[in-house]
Amino acid sequence: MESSNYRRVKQPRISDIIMQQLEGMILEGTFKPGQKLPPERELATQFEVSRPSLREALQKLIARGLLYSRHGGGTYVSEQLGTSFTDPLHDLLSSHNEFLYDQLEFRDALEGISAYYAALRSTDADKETLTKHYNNLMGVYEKNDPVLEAKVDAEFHMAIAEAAHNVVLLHTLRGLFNMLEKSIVANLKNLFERKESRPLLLAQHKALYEAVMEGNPEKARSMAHEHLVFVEDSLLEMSRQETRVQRSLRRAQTQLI
Amino acid sequence: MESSNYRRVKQPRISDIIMQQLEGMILEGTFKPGQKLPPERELATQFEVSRPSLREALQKLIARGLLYSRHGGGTYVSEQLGTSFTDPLHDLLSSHNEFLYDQLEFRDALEGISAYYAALRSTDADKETLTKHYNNLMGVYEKNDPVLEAKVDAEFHMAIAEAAHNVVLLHTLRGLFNMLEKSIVANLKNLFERKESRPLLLAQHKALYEAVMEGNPEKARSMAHEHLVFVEDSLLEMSRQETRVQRSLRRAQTQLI
DNA sequence: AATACAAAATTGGTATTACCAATACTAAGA
DNA sequence: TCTTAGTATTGGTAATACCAATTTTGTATT
Repeated sequence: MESSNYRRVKQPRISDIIMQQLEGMILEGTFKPGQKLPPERELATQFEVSRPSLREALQKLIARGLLYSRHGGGTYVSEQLGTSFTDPLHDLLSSHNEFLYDQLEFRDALEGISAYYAALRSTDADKETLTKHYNNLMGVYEKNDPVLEAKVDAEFHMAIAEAAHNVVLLHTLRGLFNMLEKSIVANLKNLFERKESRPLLLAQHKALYEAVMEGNPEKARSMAHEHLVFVEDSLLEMSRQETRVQRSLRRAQTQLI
Repeated sequence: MESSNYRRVKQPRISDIIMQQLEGMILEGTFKPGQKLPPERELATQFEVSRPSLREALQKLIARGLLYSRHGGGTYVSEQLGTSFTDPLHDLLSSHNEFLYDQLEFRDALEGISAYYAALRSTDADKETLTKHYNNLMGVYEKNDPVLEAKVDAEFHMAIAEAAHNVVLLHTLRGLFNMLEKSIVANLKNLFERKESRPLLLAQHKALYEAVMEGNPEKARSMAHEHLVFVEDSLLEMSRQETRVQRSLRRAQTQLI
């Protein structure tokens, strides 16, 4: 009776509240892109609402492209939740390799910031998951599986980004990774990872990891920078060689015609 | 491999079909802006679907801003149609003011990088347009037009971003500005720009401008940082006051009941 | 032991029904 | 005529059942 006085102004729809909560969880990383959500019935009981109301919230998010669902399969968070996927420039950039250097430079800057704040703000839980990903990465170095290695490598860097506790930074970096994944870099990286440079990479990752763990922001930033500069240089060098190969191939082909 | 899935039957959700039908009727003029729609129960029988399904469709349209509803009053067609352009992530972040600080912090970092590279790489043409925008800004300081001032201010910062010659950075910063424009900051900024802090802002802009013009990247970065820290602090302080005001208003209202 | 196929469990999609809550409307009383 | 109480309308929420697509599991056959 008295508690009803609490908020007479405007009672929002419960489906909108749920939607906002889910939005927040997605932004914070509780539900990551590509991840499967709990079944509707479970979510409904978890939020203490009816399934129709929960569904209204889900449908809104689906309509806005944040989620998608397969009939008997489950509901998932959209994979490409990077920077605004409806944005034409985004597609453009990932298909135009002439902006590759811009992407790498930008990633360098962002990872520096990311490492800096991660060293400054990471909680014990953050450090735990970071350690997990780090050990994961060290483990894969033994095996000769470049694809898996690239995946684990990316996860390690994203774990640092999560520990930085800035959702805008996190999502931008995630989008950048997706962009880079689509470009030729992905292929080059696979070749590159197996070279004699691997001990160097290992040392760089180690230094970055330790700087974050011991909470040294300046060191973390410079370690990230050092690592990225090395990666960029190597990739760009390979890219140049690649274009050289393609050019010679083109020459050969034109002669065939 | 993914695209082949698209050709499968995959019968669409009934709520999506209804949504499209309603959308069409609105566009076609069967339901005009401001007009009241038939009650949900009636619409449901008319479309020969259940009310939950009909509601899912309505909620999606409400979420997209085409409709709005009053609890016992009915559902109406939105008066101002024509935008319909929605950028998921941006809407998301700009509607969640709890991530405002993340946005500002991120902008701080990006503008620092932007100023750094602008000082390093700006061509004569860049410097010319930058000077134009700078003079523009100085000119508007005289008049008391906060809206125009905010516009010119943003253009000045974007000119620096363009001079940095990194399209990814440029694009991200542009998106960030759009995001911030939508949030409460926009209103606060208008108030804020007319205060006694204006001489300080003027000096900061001047320092930033000069650092870029004389090609001093480190100084440019720190000037940008100094400026942004000041802006952030002021805005957040005003934001806190704003919430304080809202809180007291809520208290006053609850006592009225 | 491995594969293939069918049954069962899981999970999203739809429908029915009932009830609550806020608004609009109507009629009775001052 | 104005106010007010009551009623009807209408959107919001809930509970439940059943259908349909997918995934998992188990069994049988090779």
